[in-house]
Amino acid sequence: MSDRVQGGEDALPVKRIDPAYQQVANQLRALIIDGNLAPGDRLPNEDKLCSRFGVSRNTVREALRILSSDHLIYAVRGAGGGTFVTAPDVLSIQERLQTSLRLLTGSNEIDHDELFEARALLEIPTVRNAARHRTPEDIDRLRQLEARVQHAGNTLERTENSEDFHQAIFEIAGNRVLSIIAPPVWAALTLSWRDQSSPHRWSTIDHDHGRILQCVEAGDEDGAAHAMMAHLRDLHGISQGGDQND
Amino acid sequence: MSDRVQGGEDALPVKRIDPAYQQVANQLRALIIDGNLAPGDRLPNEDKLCSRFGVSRNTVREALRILSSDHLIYAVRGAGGGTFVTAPDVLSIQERLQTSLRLLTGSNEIDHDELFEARALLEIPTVRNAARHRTPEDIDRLRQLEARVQHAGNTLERTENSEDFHQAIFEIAGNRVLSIIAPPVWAALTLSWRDQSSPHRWSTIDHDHGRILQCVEAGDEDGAAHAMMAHLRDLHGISQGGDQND
DNA sequence: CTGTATTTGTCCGTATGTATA
DNA sequence: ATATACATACGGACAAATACA
Repeated sequence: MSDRVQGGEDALPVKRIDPAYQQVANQLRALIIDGNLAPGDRLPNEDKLCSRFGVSRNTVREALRILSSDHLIYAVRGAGGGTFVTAPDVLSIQERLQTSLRLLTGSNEIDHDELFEARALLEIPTVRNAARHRTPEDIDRLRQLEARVQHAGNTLERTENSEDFHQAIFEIAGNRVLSIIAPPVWAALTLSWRDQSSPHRWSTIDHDHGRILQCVEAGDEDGAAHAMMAHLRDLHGISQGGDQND
Repeated sequence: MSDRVQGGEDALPVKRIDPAYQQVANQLRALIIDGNLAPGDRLPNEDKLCSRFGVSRNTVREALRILSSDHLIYAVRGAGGGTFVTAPDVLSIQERLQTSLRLLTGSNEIDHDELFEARALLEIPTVRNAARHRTPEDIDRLRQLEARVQHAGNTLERTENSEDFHQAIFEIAGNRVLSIIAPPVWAALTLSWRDQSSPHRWSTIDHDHGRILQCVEAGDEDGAAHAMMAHLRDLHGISQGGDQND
């Protein structure tokens, strides 16, 4: 997918030569993604990979580093150890997306407004679904998280707990794709907003959380949506969200 | 973020020892993400990194492979070459997100309905914004893309051109965050839907595209939203989208 | 055009740490 | 406790690519 030929004027239909370690990594990656190697499967040990591919141990190891950095494999030392295919895990996916968005904001390829709009777009329909799907247990959980935000000692804790509150709403809404995508957007947003320098007025935020919880508990979709929109504006210092359809 | 201590029962506050190559990679990664090393900057050559970190060249190289797999650096051989910090590029970010979502669908951690809902959530407000922001040039572009879909020779080409049509709508709407996130969701969706086996009825799709274009040109947000919703249902074989608020 | 210096790419051999049997 | 299997780490060497005088 990434190795399409550059469409220049006199582009010959050839691919640029990849280093050996890259080719080894590509082949193994394809095996994993296509399912020929399933999660938990063990790869041949490094010596065998050397002879199979006809490269040195060093080259094989560099290829394995690429795959382990992609969280496709992990290594276990010792007898009976080896290199295994990992089950895909959500946390590492989020971390990588977060890193990417962070770099894009750093180089001004995406800006604050786009991130805010994206967050609102993800979070407002989600809180509607949460208001529709909530169970009494869900409400209990939200109440506990709300309390933890209020009783947190310092700003860092409050921020983390607040993110847990929002994450819980995603989980209640029940869409795991959105649950995965949203937190990296938040993280990039808080980064792009450090020049704002407005110290959080936590009383406002606590009030917002309370109102959101109230609407979700009551099953009031419209109310929850408005409460969430107001909360996001409070969080990110937007006075008028001109483009938002709430 | 990933190196929090596991909260077991008798967990001592210690971190598991990372391999040397991992520590080197972590340090260099932090330097890049925090901006101490900006895109285009050149890292010290491998020998210098060896002496700085006090490890062998092999270890340094494995660390560099990790970072290059994250698309944070790239290597150039020869005199005046070296290892450089890359400018973040959107395509590689999308590819990685796509791989992740693909693996998650493959292991049934996310399902078709969640992907469909996510796509609708991203694409319906987007087409509204496109209907609001469109210029005459935008309409020309959409018309050309629509024609390319219709005149494509085979299914593969039609599919690719159709994705270009949708991508153009995102670009007209003007939110680059959403433009980045949406295509990987599409890709995972088409994968999770291969059992559907319904050969695309392209006439329906052409008709949908035409209606969307018409509404966007007229600036009819509601019409565009409904047309998009109907189109997505046609594409992914959903008869009743119970949870969607269109 | 030719050599020379610089830098990554590749390979080999060996030693060490770690976990299983 | 000993042997075995495996990843990890080291050091040295040469090859290949590129820039520059």
